[in-house]
Amino acid sequence: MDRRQRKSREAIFRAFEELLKKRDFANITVAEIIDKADVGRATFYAHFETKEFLLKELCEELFCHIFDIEEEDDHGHRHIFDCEGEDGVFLHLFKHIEKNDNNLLSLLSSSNNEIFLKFFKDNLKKLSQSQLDLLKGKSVEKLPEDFRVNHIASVFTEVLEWWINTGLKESPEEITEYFYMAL
Amino acid sequence: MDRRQRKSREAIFRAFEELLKKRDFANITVAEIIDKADVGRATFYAHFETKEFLLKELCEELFCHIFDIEEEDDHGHRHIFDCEGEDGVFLHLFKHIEKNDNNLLSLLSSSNNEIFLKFFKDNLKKLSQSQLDLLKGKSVEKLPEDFRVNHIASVFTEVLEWWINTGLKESPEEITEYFYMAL
DNA sequence: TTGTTACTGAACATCTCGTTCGATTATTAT
DNA sequence: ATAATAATCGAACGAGATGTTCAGTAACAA
Repeated sequence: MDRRQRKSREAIFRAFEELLKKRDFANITVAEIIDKADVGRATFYAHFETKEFLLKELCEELFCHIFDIEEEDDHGHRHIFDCEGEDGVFLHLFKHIEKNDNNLLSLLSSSNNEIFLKFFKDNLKKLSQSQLDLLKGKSVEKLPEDFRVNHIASVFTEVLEWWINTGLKESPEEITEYFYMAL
Repeated sequence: MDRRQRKSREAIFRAFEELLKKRDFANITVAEIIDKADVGRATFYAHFETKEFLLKELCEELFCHIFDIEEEDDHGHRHIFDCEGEDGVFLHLFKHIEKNDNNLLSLLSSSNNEIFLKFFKDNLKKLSQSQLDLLKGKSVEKLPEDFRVNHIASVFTEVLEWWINTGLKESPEEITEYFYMAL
């Protein structure tokens, strides 16, 4: 990809993120984005069909980094699903978020949190599939599998939202414990 | 209130509801609403500041009916909180929804379901406060009260969403049981 | 260097919004 | 019934945002 393309694309993404932290998506105009990104109007539309597509691509970029690849270095990829630590995947997620990796915390704390929480939850469902063991011994264990998968993703999202809204008062370890207790 | 006012207001509400069943809120224009409602543009703006306020008022009307008053007749009001039946309030809600009272099921099934689910959840929190006993004996019982209140409302909303998305295959009694098991 | 590709910046037609105003119609009070 | 009041109509308007176009300029890759 042409360096110019990369730079424009990144500039638009970063400008858009900054705006999303402070303003409602619905009220953000293309004019503001290109102004902050310092690119021409035609350039914006050369990269993204509309504001909505830009949002979609931003989300994909964001959650691709969070969910698909934990860390990327010369030695290869470590997939989050392979998380070998005794801690489990969910603690890992809470930690990532607390550190504001990829600006995720900022976005989840903004007035646009619903948009990102929804995207988050959708991505979590794939992960939840592999974590059904967490429901062993709970009454919900008897319910249909798609219900259980949805349940894990929902409770995680709900706990995450509560954690953020109440000001991240608990440590990642504590909030993970809350999550397990709420399941 | 002037009969003309009532008629215009109702016409706008009903037209808006019909549109909300089929189209995304963001894409619905004022022109379409007044066209379907058959009222003048100026009339619309005499009643509602913007499309967003119309939505807000529609939601309030909707959930006022659902949550505040169960049935309204000459003999007085029965408040949903006073629901004395052995069944409990939540079964009651599921039944209401299944019957599509106040068009709620249609709206919760549309592409705008997020909007209404959010509003639903917010209203549920007030109700959940009085239903904390449901968590007796569960591990979540030890967690902070605002967490528990939020938990009940969240799980209900999540189960409701799942129920609707999977085509209302369970009876209200069954889905209530699911809800209790998921708590 | 040369050909290609991307960006610029301004102009544009189009759409939607929210407001205004004079004329008309329905409601209410006398 | 009549007069005063209030709501609606319909058309028009300016403002602001959208997405497109195009000729000129700059960056890239061969």
